[in-house]
Parts: sequence; C-alpha cells; structure tokens
Amino acid sequence: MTTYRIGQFAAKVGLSAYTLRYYEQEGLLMPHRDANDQRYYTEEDVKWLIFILHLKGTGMTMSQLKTYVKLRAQGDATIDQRLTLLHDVADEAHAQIRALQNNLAVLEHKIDWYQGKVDATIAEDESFEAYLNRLDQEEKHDRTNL
Amino acid sequence: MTTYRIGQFAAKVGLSAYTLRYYEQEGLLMPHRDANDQRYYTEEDVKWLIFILHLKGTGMTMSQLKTYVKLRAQGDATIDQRLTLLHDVADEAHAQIRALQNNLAVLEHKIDWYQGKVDATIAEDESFEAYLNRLDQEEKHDRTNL
DNA sequence: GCTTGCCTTAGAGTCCACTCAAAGGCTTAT
DNA sequence: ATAAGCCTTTGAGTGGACTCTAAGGCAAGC
Repeated sequence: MTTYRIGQFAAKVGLSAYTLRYYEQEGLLMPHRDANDQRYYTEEDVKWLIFILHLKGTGMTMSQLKTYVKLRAQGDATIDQRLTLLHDVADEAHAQIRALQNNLAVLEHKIDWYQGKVDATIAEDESFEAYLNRLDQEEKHDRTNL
Repeated sequence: MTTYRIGQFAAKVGLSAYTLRYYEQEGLLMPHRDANDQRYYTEEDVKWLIFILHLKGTGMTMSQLKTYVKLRAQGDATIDQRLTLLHDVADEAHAQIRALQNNLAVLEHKIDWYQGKVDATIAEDESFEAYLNRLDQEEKHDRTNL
C-alpha cells in the first residue's frame, strides 16, 4: 500500500509541510508514525484531506472544521449536529454565490457599457446610471413580450 | 439637494466613519468639504460608493480598485486599460463562483449521504466514497437514458 | 455651557489562516 | 561521509482590510 512522507504528501495535495503540521496541530488530519516517529500518510489520508479542502473551499472556517472533526470523533450520536453544521455552511455558501453573482452582474454591465462607449454603440455621454436604467426598461419590455 | 455628514453617510451605506476616511485616504471616495472642513457626501457619492461596493463584492482588491480609480481620473484615454482590468476581475469572479459551486456540490452530497444514513435509505455501512461512486454511476446511467 | 459630532496625524491592534525561523537532533539516501 | 529530509517546541512574521485609540481642537444644537 502506498504511503507518503510529509514532503511527498505535501507535493501531492498542493499544501506545504508547514500547513500539514498546522492542520495536524489543529486536529484536522492525524497521520500515522513509523518506528522513528516520522509521519506517513496513506491513500485514506489523501481522500480525507481532499474532502477537507472541499469543505474549506465552501468557506467553512478552521473553527467549524475543528468542531466537525470533534463531532465525527464522537461517533454516530452526533450526526444530527454534523448535519446542522453542514447545512449552515451550505446556506452560507449559497448566499455567497448569490452575492457574487449579483455583484458580478453589475460589473459585467459596466464592462458592456465601456464596450459600448468604445464601439460607439451607445451615446458618448450616456451615464452608467442612465445606461442601467435603460437596461432595466428593456428587461421589463422583454418580460412583457414573452 | 440632499447631503450627508460622515456619520449619516456611514449609516446610509452600512460602513463605519473610520472606513470611509480610510477609503478617502486610499483615494476611492473624495467627499466635498464645507466652510469648516467637515466632509459632506452627495447622492452622487452614494451611487459611486455603491458601485465600489459591488466591485469589492466581486473580489476586486483595494489595490485593483486604486488602479481603477487612478485610470478613471486620467480620462477616456484609459478606457481600454480599465476594460482589461475589469475583465480580469470578472474572470476571477467567474472562477470563484465555479470553485464555490464545485465545493458546495461535494458538501451537499455529504449532507445527502448523512441524511440517507439518518433515514436509513442508504446502507448503514456504505462509505461516503462508495456513495459518491454510486452517484457517479447513476449520473452516467441518467445521462445515457435521456 | 455642555454634549455630540466632527476634524487632524500617527500609530497600534484585530482577525484569519497560514508561514517561517531558530536550534538542536535523528534518519535516510547517494 | 555528507546532504537532504524529517523531528520537536516556541514564538514571531505576513497580508489584507479594516478598526480603533490618543490627543487636542473646532462648531452646532439644546
């Protein structure tokens, strides 16, 4: 069975050895030790860490992750709590995506507006505000003419 | 015409007066001054700040914002550069949304898996890995049977 | 006349998640 | 044999965007 020493593991998962020791200190990832106390990581650890990275990637904080890990260690009795926690994180992530999309929409309107100025397809002197209002009108119009 | 003193403006836009002075120091927002050097903000400032907050909300950094503002101050000759900058920010934001959605998908699969365990609709001892694999299979199956 | 709100500059503190350094020691690879 | 890689503990540094304090001083409202 394949095992990895910390340096190899770090390279494999794209983290530094520092970070791996830090995660271990925080209780997120507990590698095995060989006879000389050197850490080694297994494929199981790869899967678990990748899962952790997915959770982190949703915006889950270190502190939430630590809570999750502690609950997990207490066995099936804590599944409800884990579900609650994960639901909270998922809700947050959904909100974040919505916010991001909303902000991005404004940014892309601005890009279009600049592009229009460059292409001279919109009036030289139409303000961004006026442009946004015009878009709103057109949107309304589109919606009415479905 | 309505104007706001810093405290009122802060309340209106949901930032602190500290932050507004900080933004001013960084050149993002330059309010007017009255005879006693007290700042006052106009509706124009409201619009501009809200736009800035949208940009920030896409992940645009302070430093990018400062660049943008500087370009803007130099007039129409810098529109191409502004477009390039905003495109970069938009691309980043799109990537962020994709990453978030991807990570969230994994999290939601995990939630479903826990829920399945609680409902006893999945086997007591099916691992998350096995569950993900099974989902992949079913997805493939679904795609084939369109 | 007192409180509240604002002004200035300069600098310190906060939060989060790392990231690195120092120092001394052991093991593994070439 | 020597370098590279790992081990420990403790503590300091980093980056970004605020956030607040101190100290001293106007100015408007009740």
